[in-house]
Amino acid sequence: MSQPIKILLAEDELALGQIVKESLETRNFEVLFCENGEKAFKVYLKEKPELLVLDVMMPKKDGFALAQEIRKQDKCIPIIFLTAKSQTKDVVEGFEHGGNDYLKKPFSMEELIVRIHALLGRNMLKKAQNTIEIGEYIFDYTKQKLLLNQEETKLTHREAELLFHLSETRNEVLDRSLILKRIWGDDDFFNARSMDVFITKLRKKLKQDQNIQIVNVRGYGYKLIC
Amino acid sequence: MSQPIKILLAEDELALGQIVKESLETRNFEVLFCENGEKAFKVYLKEKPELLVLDVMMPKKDGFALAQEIRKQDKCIPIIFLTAKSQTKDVVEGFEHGGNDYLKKPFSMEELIVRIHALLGRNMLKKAQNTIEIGEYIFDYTKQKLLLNQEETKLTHREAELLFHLSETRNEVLDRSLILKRIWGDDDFFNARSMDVFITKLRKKLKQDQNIQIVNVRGYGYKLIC
DNA sequence: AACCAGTGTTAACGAGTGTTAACCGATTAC
DNA sequence: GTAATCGGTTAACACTCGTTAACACTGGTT
Repeated sequence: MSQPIKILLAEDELALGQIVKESLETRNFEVLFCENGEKAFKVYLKEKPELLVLDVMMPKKDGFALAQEIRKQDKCIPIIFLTAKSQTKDVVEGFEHGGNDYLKKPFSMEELIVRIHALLGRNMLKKAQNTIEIGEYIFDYTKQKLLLNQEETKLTHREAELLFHLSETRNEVLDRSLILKRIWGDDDFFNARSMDVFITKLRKKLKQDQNIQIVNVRGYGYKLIC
Repeated sequence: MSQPIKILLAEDELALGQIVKESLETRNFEVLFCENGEKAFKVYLKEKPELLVLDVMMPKKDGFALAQEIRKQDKCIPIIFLTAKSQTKDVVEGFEHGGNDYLKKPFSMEELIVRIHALLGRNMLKKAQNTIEIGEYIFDYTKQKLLLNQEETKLTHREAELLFHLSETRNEVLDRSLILKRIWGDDDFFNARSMDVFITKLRKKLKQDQNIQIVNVRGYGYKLIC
């Protein structure tokens, strides 16, 4: 497990900022929360975060000014602007390209997360968090957890092992006896039935994303599709 | 993109409904506006819209009942619920997953549009997968499914394998013994008869498009024409 | 020691899947 | 024309898998 991804959050409404910070932290991000643009710039220089979430309207230094300042240092860092409803799209337009995005307030955490994931890219996520994306879920093998939006589902050791093996051979058939030997140590009748029970359990825990399926291939094994 | 995206809007307050309808139409959506759940379901079946905006409180059939009915037909279609302020989040909670979202009244059109875009975007992405078109059907080999319009037919592993091989040599004769060796591993009398059974099964599952045919070439094999 | 929650195994029943058999019509060979 | 063969279809069957619940085991707590 390596370092979590650092996100710099600049937002002058403390209540909103706190909620966003906490939500992101449940997703294994490290959140640096600043209540104005000046502080945010200092923190940026010191901490070198990997993504910025900036409120446009802020005292001391607004989001755009801050973004321009930071762009001089780093041409690639992804920036997400938070804009008030009244601010039209045109205002933000000039900033839409080159790893930038924006969200109008009020926004759902869902939307923010989706955009963060999009900008960071899958590889980064995987590397930094030691997690595996399975459909809309994020599977943390070492923590034995499944994350979907705000919601966290615990997995038992056996469940996590099984899901790990399935996710490694995604969209391909994983041989029954191979799983049994790897996880249960032996391929006998009872272990086989036990595994079936765990397949059922995993299906239940993954059923909130309809696009994920654990498909049986009669006589051979299972494949995880998503 | 030629066709506008169809949105079904079910809302019993006519004044509100009209405003929403017009607003969405200015954004180039096609809006099917129904003033109660029963009508909405009929329109859904006939028009197959790509997204639903449902008021929760409605005469005849409320938004949740309607959603449940429609979910039986289509597991993926995004649904946005409109709830009165008094209805707490808990009420909607059970419906939050799987392409659902909700908006509290009063809401701004801005918010609705953002959510529509978010949900449509995700759905479109999911559709872009490695599938094979067979006539009017869409054949998903890894998911072992046939899609015709909204309707989904499950295939067994053998059925999917066989159809895959047939679709790869579309409009050409596929040799019997080749299929048998590839899928069954051996070309003997019993496997051959088993295959015939599967050809029958595939024909049944593909019969809704009259233009698709699995034709036998006596002594050689089969060809899929479409 | 008694209790408890969590985890994994076993049992039991039902549903799904693939094979085999049986019957029939169509085509081909003689 | 008759027999032989191939393929179409249906149903019976055996086997695998899905699911639920009861059970046993573990480690931690009081």
